[in-house]
Amino acid sequence: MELRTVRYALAVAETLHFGRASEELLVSQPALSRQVKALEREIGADLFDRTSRRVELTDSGAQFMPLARKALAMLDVAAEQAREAARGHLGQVRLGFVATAAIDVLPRVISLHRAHRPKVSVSLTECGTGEQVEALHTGLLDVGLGRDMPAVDGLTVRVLRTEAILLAVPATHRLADAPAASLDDLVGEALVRLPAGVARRADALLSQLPTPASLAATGGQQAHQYMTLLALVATGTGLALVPEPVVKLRTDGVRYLRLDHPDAVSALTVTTRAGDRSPIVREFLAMLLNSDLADSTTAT
Amino acid sequence: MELRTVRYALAVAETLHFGRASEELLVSQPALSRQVKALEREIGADLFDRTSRRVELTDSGAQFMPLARKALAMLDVAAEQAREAARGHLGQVRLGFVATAAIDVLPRVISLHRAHRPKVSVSLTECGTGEQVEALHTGLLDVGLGRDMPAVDGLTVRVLRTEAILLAVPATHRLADAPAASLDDLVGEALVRLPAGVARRADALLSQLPTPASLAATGGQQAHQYMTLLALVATGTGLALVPEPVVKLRTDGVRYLRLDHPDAVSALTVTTRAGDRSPIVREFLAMLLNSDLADSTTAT
DNA sequence: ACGATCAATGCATCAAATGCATTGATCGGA
DNA sequence: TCCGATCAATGCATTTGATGCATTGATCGT
Repeated sequence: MELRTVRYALAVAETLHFGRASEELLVSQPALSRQVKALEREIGADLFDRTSRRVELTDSGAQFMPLARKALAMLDVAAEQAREAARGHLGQVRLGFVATAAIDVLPRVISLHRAHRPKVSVSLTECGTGEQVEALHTGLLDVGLGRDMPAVDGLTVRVLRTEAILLAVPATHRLADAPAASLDDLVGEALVRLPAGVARRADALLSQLPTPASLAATGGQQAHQYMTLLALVATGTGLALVPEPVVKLRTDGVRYLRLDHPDAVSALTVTTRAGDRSPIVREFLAMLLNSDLADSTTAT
Repeated sequence: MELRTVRYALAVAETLHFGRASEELLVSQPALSRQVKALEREIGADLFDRTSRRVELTDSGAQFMPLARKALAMLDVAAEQAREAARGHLGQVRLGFVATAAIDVLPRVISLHRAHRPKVSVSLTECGTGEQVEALHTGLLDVGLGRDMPAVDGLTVRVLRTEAILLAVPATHRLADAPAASLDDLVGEALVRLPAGVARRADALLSQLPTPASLAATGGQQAHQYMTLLALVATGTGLALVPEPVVKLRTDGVRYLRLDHPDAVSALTVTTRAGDRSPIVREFLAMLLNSDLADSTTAT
């Protein structure tokens, strides 16, 4: 079965007149007659009851035409959606994000996106920065919103914005009312930390302490979420290094101090596959990096 | 857009390999490549992202393929339904019927039909025998179940069965307990009747009375439904001539007598368009006339 | 009975899809 | 880094099949 013949049959079904239908189709009447007959033979049922005087639909034709019309319309829709997808206006982006992005940036990203590309759906998966690497490679994710994503082969990393790393201290701590702190202030202090490798920049900062051993006493203190970490800080279990947006999570019993150190910054990174030509992803990326969420400096 | 090219694209989408897809399609690989490219150009969007090393769907392709698959499936269904309709197994019959058929025959017809051709729906319209003629001609009905349908040009009338015309009398009437009655018994009696032309055989019977004037006194007594007619009989307003199935409607206060007269019969007729080649209608008709509803004598 | 209308058919023509041979590009292995 | 293998794209000759023109055949109205 070919579309041309189906179109021919539909035209005849509408005019019930081979001559007029052939004019609309810009073919000759004999060509039309032959093609319609060929279609009927292929289907195995007559679609039209025709004398030289009148043409009408058979029961078969009455069953066939509505579905055929729908099928043609569906193909048009398919083509139209393909075009929309090519412009990045229709489809899906699978976005992985770290928990600290969920606090502040993610809701704004989603709302911006919905307004901008309502027909592109975003599937959201919380996903640590490290996990994003694999998920991007295997194709489970299209975009990773992470923190301090290192350069990885096959991936393109862009910095969306940089955020300060703050020192969270109990409200009762001697530093609680200081305007800022330095790394040296941490010596001898108990610290609560996330598992190694999750908060890379904080780990890096701590490794710059004069004596790593100064933290040994608290090596066992860990939490998996910032919520827990802050709770531990509030109870006086120790201090913690946290990225800026965490401030919005909880304040009771916790004070946040600026850290006077050039490395006390964390970059919110947007990662994609290097070879990804998907217009949807590119559009999404462009929107992100041009939004007011982004720093003015958007280098790799 | 042609179906062949769409099929080609779908095959490539499934194998993600032009070479293998071309084998499945029984065409050469260059032919396949060219047709797919032509389709992409026509749609206005690339469906595949291909290097000489790997083929994958673009966003456009991912949008296009599912719909295209559905459209093809829909055309297959359309063809299958056309075939089923051609065998009379799928579609619709529009059936008009007189009220007296609804009492007894119609429910049995419907239930027989549902068991026999579950995918053929029956649209039901109550419709006097006279009205059926026009409705059949204009194509509003396919089959008319009427009473004593006369021969009409362009219509085929078949007798489904013959039923007796009975005399309904009040239970208190002098004839109430008689085994039968004759036309002569009606002389001088009050009669209640349906509007002229509705019950043709009853009218014809009455016109055979020795003196038509003998009924003049009740000329104004009419009812539009047999239900009402029987109610009037029960109240003693008069006698009535009714076809056999009416007996099932109501018995309280009414007795039914056999009429000793050769014309005291009414034929339940099945009428169709003489030129109707619809297999659905023919199947329906065949089922009707071969069912146990039909008399053994089924002449025109 | 005749003329008009309209779908079907015969035959030559033309367009488009195909196949074969080849090129060009990418990737893996030495 | 180079070579060979793999695979899609391209050039060209060929074939398939859809088309147009002229005509026939059938039906309806006058």
